[in-house]
Amino acid sequence: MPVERVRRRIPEATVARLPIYLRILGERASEEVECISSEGLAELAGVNAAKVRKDLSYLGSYGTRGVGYEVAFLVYQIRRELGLTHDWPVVIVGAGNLGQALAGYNGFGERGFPVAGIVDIEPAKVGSVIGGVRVRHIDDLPQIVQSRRVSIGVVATPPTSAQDAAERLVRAGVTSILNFAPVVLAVPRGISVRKVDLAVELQILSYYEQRRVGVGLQAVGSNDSTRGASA
Amino acid sequence: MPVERVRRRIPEATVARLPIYLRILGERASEEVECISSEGLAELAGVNAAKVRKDLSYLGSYGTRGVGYEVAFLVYQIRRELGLTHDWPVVIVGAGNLGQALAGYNGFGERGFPVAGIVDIEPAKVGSVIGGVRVRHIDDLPQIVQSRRVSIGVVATPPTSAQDAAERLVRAGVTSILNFAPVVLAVPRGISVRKVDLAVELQILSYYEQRRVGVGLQAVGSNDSTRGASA
DNA sequence: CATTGTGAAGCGTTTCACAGCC
DNA sequence: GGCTGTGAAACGCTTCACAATG
Repeated sequence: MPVERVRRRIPEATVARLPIYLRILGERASEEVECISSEGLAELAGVNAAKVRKDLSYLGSYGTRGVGYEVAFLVYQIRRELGLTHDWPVVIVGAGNLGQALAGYNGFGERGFPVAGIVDIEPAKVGSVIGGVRVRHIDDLPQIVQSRRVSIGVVATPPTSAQDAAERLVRAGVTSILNFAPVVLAVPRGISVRKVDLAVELQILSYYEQRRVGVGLQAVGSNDSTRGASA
Repeated sequence: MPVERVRRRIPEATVARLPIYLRILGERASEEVECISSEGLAELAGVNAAKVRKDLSYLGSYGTRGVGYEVAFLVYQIRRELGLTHDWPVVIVGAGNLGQALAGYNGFGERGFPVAGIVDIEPAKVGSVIGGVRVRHIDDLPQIVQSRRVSIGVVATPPTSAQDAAERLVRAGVTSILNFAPVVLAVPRGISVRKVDLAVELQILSYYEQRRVGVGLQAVGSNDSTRGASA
């Protein structure tokens, strides 16, 4: 009889780093590297080795003491933990500048997030083809979400339409949203939202840039990916 | 004689939220609202009121007990703290899909980050005009950075060129980088880097999406902007 | 008397340091 | 001997709770 799989709770901070490790491990794997130490992975990920070990320990004890981690196996485990064993089709709302760039960005599909559809409220935008996907009207959203079993939506509308876009996505059955509009979305409990706000990122840089005058600082914010060397 | 301004150290987490408050306050101001309570601001920002108060307290004691905060004054203080009293011209490296979308995105300039230039290594891309800016060759980077006093660079290249782009930016004199390439950049100490990685965001959503099966969860990751109501 | 400003408690994350193991 | 896995300490952020106050 199969052992009951106990779903470990993984800290948010760790969840946010697993994709980084995964990408690096994938690169290593394609260079035929079979084994990697926490130190090696940490170096490439721009974090410290203890953090890597603690992060990976939440997945289970998959390393070998005195040796390191088997790359291929770790890739498999991280993918499984992140739910990347199957594709997650996404639907993009907003076929403006950004929506088009996102739809045309192959990295999406390559990483397991094929664009199932892109919609816009503007009839003039409907019909054109971007990255192999035809722009459809936003009223078709429920149909796209249901037929393609989409659970992740991307909001790439102007700020004034973002809340409406989010509500339409939720009504259509989407349960996770990636929001590019500079707006705080109000969504029902149980819906996951992550946001990417370019202006916010620049303003954070501005803060550290401003402080720079006088004495240099070393690193910058949560988002940290700073590291010595180079240039 | 002027009092020596003591530069308070503001926690990173707070710095990351100030831009959100700023945007909301700006919206309120344009709706002629003159005063706002921590509760009101918290509601709109999707955080709790104690957090707003603590965040704002790092700027100084600018509220009025029993009343709230004067919107215009708070806008001024946050802008000053974030170094947004003047523009920060940015230079974009990479005139592909994303670079073009960024250059064509007016929100940049509107928020005080005018695009001083966009460069590409590909001679074929040089010369075309995007968002009113002509694409120039990457060799012109030092000249653009110096003449326009650029201190923030945006990396919008394919992953394989991102490290090179970062090094060129640093050599040209840029001290802050916003990185859109799915790569951990190695930069010298003292250079600020923030990254925006779409695939990572989607993979994080995938994790919570996967866990959803069975029992619903409420919120999602660091990036939190989840809130009750609507739909 | 509503609302700010803030010590102090609570909590999640990072880092240390070393026992455990190959 | 080298590297993992992990308790425990250190740290930073969030939240509480209430005194201070216009």
